[in-house]
Amino acid sequence: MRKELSKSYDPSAIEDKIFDMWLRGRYFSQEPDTSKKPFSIVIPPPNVTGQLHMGHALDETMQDILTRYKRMSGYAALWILGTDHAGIATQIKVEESLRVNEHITRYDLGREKFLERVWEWKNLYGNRIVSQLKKLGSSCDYENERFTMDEGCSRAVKEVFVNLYNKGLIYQGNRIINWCPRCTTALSDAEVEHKEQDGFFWHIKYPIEGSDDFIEIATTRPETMLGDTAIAVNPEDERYTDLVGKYAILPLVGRRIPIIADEYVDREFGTGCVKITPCHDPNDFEVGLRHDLEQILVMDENGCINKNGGKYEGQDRFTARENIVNDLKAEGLLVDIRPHSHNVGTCYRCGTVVEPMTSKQWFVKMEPLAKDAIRVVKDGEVKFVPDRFTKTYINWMENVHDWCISRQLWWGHRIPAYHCRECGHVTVSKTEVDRCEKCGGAVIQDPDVLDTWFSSALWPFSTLGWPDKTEKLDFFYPTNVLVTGYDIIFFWVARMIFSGLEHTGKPPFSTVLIHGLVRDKYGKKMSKSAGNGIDPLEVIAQYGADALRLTLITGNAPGNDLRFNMDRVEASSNFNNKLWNAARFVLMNLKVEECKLPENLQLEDKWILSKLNTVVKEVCENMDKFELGVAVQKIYDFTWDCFCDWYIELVKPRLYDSNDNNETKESAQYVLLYVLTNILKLLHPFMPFITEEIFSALPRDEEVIITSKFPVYDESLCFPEDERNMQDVMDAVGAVRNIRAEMNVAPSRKAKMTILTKNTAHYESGKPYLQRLAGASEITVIDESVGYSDDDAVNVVTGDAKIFIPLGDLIDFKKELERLNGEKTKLLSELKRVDGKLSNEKFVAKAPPAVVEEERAKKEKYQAMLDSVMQSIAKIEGKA
RNA sequence: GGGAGCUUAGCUCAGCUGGGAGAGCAUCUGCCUUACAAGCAGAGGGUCACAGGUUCGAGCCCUGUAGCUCCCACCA
Repeated sequence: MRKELSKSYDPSAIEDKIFDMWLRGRYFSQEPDTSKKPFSIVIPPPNVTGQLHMGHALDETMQDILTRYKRMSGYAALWILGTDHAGIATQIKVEESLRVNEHITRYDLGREKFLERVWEWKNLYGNRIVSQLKKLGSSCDYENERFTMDEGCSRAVKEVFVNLYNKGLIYQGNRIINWCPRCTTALSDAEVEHKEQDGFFWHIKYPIEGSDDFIEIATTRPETMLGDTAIAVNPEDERYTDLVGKYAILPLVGRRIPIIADEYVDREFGTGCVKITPCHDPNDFEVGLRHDLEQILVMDENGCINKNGGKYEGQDRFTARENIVNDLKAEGLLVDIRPHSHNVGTCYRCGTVVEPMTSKQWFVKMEPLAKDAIRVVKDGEVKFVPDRFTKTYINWMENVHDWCISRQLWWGHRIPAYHCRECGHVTVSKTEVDRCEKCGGAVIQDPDVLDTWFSSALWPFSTLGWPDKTEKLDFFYPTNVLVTGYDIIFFWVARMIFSGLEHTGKPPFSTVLIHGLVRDKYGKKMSKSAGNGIDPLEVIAQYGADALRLTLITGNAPGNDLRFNMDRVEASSNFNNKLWNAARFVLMNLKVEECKLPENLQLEDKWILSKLNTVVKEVCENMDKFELGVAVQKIYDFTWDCFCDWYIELVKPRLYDSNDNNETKESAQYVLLYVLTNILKLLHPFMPFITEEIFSALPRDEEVIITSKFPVYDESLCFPEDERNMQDVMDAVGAVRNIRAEMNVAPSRKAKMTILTKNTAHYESGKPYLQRLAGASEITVIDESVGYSDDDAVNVVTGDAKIFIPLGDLIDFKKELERLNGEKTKLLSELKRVDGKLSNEKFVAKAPPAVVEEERAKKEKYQAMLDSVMQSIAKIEGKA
């Protein structure tokens, strides 16, 4: 029983139903299947407490398109789904909820109880994002959903930590790190966002010991002076040579600090003298090591001055800054205040200004890992699309510092290191231990957790079962494509690459497909705080997931940012409607029960099949190049322009023939069904719902479109000659339409036409098109060799015909003259251009013969058209 | 300081290896033609940022300039 399509397309009525059907059919799950080639993608795991935003929508749509395309192309296609525990982000959320609802902090609950609460939170909200993915139509493997803190992933984390530790690639050290006083944790360099801020340069005089002189320094963070342990000048700087080796007295503190010489100091910048605060500046830290300077930490974990800051103890760093500046002023030591705009590091999660300070943390030694990670990209084992991101990646990797991986949080993978209470030895172990491996003393587990990105870095193999040697890992790893935004190349992509190489010996994927950011219609980044975000779920509710997906993919090249404008959703939605109605039309006229090609193909049949064939080829080529936007544009144009605007109109005379025995009536139905079916398949990866729905209403030999066979280019369906002939007829229709429109000839007013051509056959058979599409009444087709002329008719020359339209059928002679003169000007300039080329000896000699030949043909054509225009002008002028 | 990208129609953007400038939206004209007015037919609109160069031929390749974005970076 064939389904009927409702009069208008209502996505909300069908999308959930279809998604359920897919789930029930288990089309998304994919076990290893050695009869097929593997294709796998891991989803960039969304934050478990997050909500779907436009960035996700773009990212997931691209992955879904690739997955569906490969699934239809005969691959064992697996799109691995999962969520990320998102250490800081989630912990902040839960803490915030505790604060607002219960007025307590995590410390009130204690570690264990707090973690229980986070798990509760995770269980409550963890499914939200996954159900939102379903709304988009994402065909991931929902049956095997993973979580970065599930048992398997946790096992992988411990395995990796222990491996790296044993190889000496993870170490603990007291070094300068980025500290977020709001999140009270260390951050990696990647987690610090630098923002240009207006600040000041405070010029301060430090008295020189044993003299009345001063040495002047300039700083943007005066509060750090409490931790100064030296002043440095450049060794080449004659201005200060005398001072090197002497001591200065640190104002407000009274500490005696040496004046030293170090290459690091830039003579030209500021006063040429730098205060050295080893504990609160990465450069100063290095200088401090070189000169064996004392390290004085002056801030605590909340960004307040600690006991080393004397009378400023307990003051917030910015309050202390103010007070110190005032105190210096009072003592006459503040020489100058200059406005100065500089980059300030901020926490990527909460935006708080980050404090560089020394702290004992765990680090991953990057240099040995980076080497291979650079090599595989340089060698092309891992390709970035578009290619320009290769440079971004390599540049970062070549300059990467050691990765600070410990976080002073509770939510996350606890570091599997156990400190001995007796001898201080650190035991690192995959399994829990309670005794020191060295002295047998009692141990306590390191309180810190790992950076969230530490577990994300293992995602492509931890989700496939690693460290176990599973069948799944064996079949699907390495994965094929990783799709993500350029904003997390450093956080994630880079770390996955070196982790994959180090732990599995293989890069985790061969292609990194990069997309840009989704911006609002003014070009601003969509964000919650700016309130300019458009909720993808609302768009889906209003226009359907297919329209949203189409909007996100159309007209966007890989790596480029995308402006999201509701007008474009409207356009996508219109395309849905167009497709729906085309399908309705086909169904209304369909008597045949089978999707196959008929024997007796007419000119227009061959034309549309040949066009379709070309589109299939172009779509596959572009899909394989990850040019999804180009691919879908080709299908869109073919569907709307070729299929709807031409083919359907061309076959109407055949379909409406009252003689049911007419063979071409039936063959038209077959071709309509065949082309529509192929359009649906081509479109399915992009617009899965509407295509599945329409497909289910058609006579078909495959049950569902999601697992149907993707169209392939077929040499036997190439009809270049018929394509050209049909194009000629279409041009004739166009030319006549143009004249009629310009003349304001009422559509109801039909005109006689005489067509002079050497291809009488296809005009003879094309009569119905001209009648229907070009407003012709009677049509006479005459062979060119016979000849024809009519003084009472204008004529228009198209590709292979000269069409005469009686003057009497035109209304406005004056207008027609204007039009003809316009044509004349245009043709003359075209001819001039072509002549110029052809009379250029070098062009004729050096350009490829085909190009030259093309130009010659054009010249001939333009000349004929010009002659015709001139004749028509003469005739009309003769009449007037 | 280093690197990347962008500059094409009124707006938002495509334009793949160099061979007569495209789409969507907007505008104008005419159409309720029995799939679709969420539509059909037709039209207007561009020194492809600027200046050089390579080439028979440049939106595309090279050099430089300007404006706008973004990323990275330890000049306090």
